[in-house]
Amino acid sequence: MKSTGQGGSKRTDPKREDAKGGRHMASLRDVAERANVSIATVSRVLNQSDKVVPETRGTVEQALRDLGYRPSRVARRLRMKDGRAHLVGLIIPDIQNPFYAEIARGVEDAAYAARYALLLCNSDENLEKERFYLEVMRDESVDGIVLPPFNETDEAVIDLVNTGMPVVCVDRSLSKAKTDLVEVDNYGGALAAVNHLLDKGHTQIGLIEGRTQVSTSRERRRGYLDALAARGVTVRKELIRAGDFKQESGRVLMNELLDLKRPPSAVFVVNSLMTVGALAALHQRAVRVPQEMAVAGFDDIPWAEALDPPPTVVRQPAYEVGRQAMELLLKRIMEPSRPAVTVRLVPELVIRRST
Amino acid sequence: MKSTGQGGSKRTDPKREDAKGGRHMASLRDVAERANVSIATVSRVLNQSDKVVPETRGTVEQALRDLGYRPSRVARRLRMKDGRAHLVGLIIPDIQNPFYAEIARGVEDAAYAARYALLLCNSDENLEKERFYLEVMRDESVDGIVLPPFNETDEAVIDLVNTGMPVVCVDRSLSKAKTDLVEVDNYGGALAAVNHLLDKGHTQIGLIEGRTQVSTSRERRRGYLDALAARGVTVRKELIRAGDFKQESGRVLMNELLDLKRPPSAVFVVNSLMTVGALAALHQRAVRVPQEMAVAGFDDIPWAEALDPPPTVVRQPAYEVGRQAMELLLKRIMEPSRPAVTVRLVPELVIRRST
DNA sequence: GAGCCGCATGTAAACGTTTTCAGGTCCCCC
DNA sequence: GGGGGACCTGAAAACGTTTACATGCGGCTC
Repeated sequence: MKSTGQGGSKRTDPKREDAKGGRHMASLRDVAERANVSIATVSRVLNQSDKVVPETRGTVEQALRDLGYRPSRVARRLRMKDGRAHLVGLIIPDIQNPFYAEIARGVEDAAYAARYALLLCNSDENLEKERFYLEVMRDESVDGIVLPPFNETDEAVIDLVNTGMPVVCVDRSLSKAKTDLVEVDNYGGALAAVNHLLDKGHTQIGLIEGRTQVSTSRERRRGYLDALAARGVTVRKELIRAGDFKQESGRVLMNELLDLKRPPSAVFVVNSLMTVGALAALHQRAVRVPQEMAVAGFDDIPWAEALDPPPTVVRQPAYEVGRQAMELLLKRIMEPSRPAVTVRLVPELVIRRST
Repeated sequence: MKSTGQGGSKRTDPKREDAKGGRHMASLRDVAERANVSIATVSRVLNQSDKVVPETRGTVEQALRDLGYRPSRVARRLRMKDGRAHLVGLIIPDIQNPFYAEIARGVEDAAYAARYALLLCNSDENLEKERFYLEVMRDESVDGIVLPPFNETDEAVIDLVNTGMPVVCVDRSLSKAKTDLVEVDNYGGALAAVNHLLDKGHTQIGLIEGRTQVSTSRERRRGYLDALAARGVTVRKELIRAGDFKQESGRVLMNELLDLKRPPSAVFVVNSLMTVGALAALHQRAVRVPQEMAVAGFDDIPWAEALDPPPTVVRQPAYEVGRQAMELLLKRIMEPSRPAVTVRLVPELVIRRST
C-alpha cells in the first residue's frame, strides 16, 4: 500500500442507482475510490501512459475489472479536441439502393477495422434531410464525414468543409471545394457501354439519366454523347429522358420511350434502380429483351444473374469506393492539413444477355 | 437595456480558433457575453422556458442568430440523465439484405419524424461485432436500441436490457427477457407457402433454412413440418438443409438438393438472399422453374418482378416492422417502466410464376 | 548534509450544457 | 413605508473525462 495522504473516500453516496432502476455505470471516480488513488491516475492507466508504477497499475486494473468500468465516450468527446471521438458520419441518398448499400459496407468495414463507429443516415435525395443530418453530425462532433454531395454546389457541405470538418466525397464531386474524393470513371464507363451498343448495330439509342445537377449523371451523359458523336450518329433529343435515380422513374421513362413514334432499339440507363424499373416496364409490355429492346445499365447488383434477362452493366467497384473513402478520411483525421487527393477507380463493362 | 450589475465581459480570449483552422463554434458562453446575460438565461430561451421576459428573449435570440449558435449534443447528453440524447441505435445483420434495408428505412423514417438520429451498424451475423457495437452504443449513451438479437439467448443484449437500456427487438425474439418486440407471423407464413406448394401437387418438398438458433428460422421450419404433417406427407430429413441466410449458402444448398438421388420437386427457402442464390443455382444448371423445380421463398424484394421467374414469396411488411419498432422505442424512452408489448404483423403470400 | 532533479501521483481546471438555488427588483397592499 | 409575494435572472454545481501544473519524496551530487 502506498502511504499517500489519502484520507479515505470523501463521498460514500448510497444513491448510485439511476432512474431506470438499473445499476449506475461506474465512473472514473468510483474506480479511483476503490483503488485508493486519484482519478488522474486511473485515467493514466487507461490511456496507457507509462507514467504509472506497476504496483499502482495493478491495483487500478483490478478495480477497473471489479467495477466493469467503461469510459464514457460522451465525456471523452466533450473534453478532447478534434479527432478522437472514434465516430464518423456517413450520409447516403438511399440505403435501399444496392450501390449505396455496397459503399456503406465498404465504409463500415474499414471503420470497424479501425474501431470507429458509424453514424449512418439516408438523405433520400432530399436537401433538407441532408442538412438536418449534417447538423446532427456537427453537433455530435463526429471526427469526419463521408458522403456523396447532393449536387456540385451543395452549400451545406461546403460550409461544413470550411469549418474544418474532415470530409471525403464519394461518387459525386463538389465543384467549389477541394476535398478528398473517391470516384469512378463515369465518362469512360458510359463510353464503353454505349460503344458496346453501337457495336451491336444500334443507332437509335435512348438515354435514361438521373438528376442533371449531379456530376455522375452528367459525366455519363457526356460519355453517351461522345460515343455517338465519334461514330457520326446524330443524337435525337427526344431519346434523352431525365429521372430521379429511383426505380419508379426508370419505369415511367422507359414507357415514355416506348410510346415514341420512333422508339429507340436500345437504351442506356444511368443507374441500377432505374435499370430495374426499365426492365419491369419492358416485361409488363411484353417487349422482348434484347431482341426488341437492348438494355445496358450502370451499376451492378448482387442478384443480376437471377434477373430476366441478366443485364449488361457497367460494374462499379462500390465496396472499394467505400473502403478507400474511409481510409482517406482516417488519414485526414490524423493529418488535417494534408493536401486533398482524388482517387479515380475504373469500372468494368460486364456483358450479359440484355444486349 | 436592463441595468443589471453586468460588469463587462470577463473573458475576451482572442484565441477562439481551433486547430483545424476553422472558426471555433460558438458556445453558450459566447452568446451570453454578446447578449449581456448569463449562460443560464441563454439556456432558458433555448429550452423554450417561459420564465424569460420578451425583451431579454429578443436580445438573446438576436445574439444566437448572429453567432450561428448550435448547441452541442455531446455536452447536453453528458449533463442530462436518460432519454434526451435524441440518438438511438439500430443493429442489423446485413444492410445488403433487402429485408433489413427495408426495416432500416422504416426505423429511420420514424426516427427522423421525431428528430432522432440513428447510429446504424451491421453485425454481420457475427457475435463479436454485435458486442462491439452494443458497447459503443452504451458508451455513447444512446436513448435506446432496436435490433434483431443474434439468437434467443443473446447474452450481450440481455445484459444491456438488465442495465435499464430501452431495447426493442425486431424480427427475432429473446427468450430470457421481456422486451418490446415487433415480429411477423413466421409460422403462419411458412404454413401458407408450403400449403400452396402442396396444393400444386408437390409432395417432395425441400427446405432451405437458416441458422437454427434463430427464432424466425425455427418458426418457419415448424410451419413447414406442420403443413406436411397435416397432409400426411412424411418428411425426408435429407430434404432439409441449414445455411446461414446468405446468398451463397442458398446456391450451395440448392445444388446439394439437386444432387440427391431423389431430389425434391419443390423447395421452400426461408429468406430472400438464399432464394436468389437457389434461383441462381437452378439457372446455372438450366433447371426449368417451376416445371422441374418449384420455388417459394420468404421475404419479398423490390425488384422481384424483374427476376426470372418472378418468385412466389411470403411478403413481410418489413417497413412497417421497422416503423412500429421505432415507435415502441420512443414510447419506452418516454415511459421506461411501461409493460413490454409484442406486436405481431401478418405476412402475405404473393403468388408469382416460380410455383 | 543541503540542494536539486526526477519521478509518481494528486489537484484542479476545462470542455458545454442543464438546473437548483439564491438574490434582486418591482409592485401591491395594509 | 415596510412586509411580502411574484417574477426574472445570475451564480454555481454537476455530468465524466483529460491534462497542465503542483506536490512530495527519494536519491544523487558536491
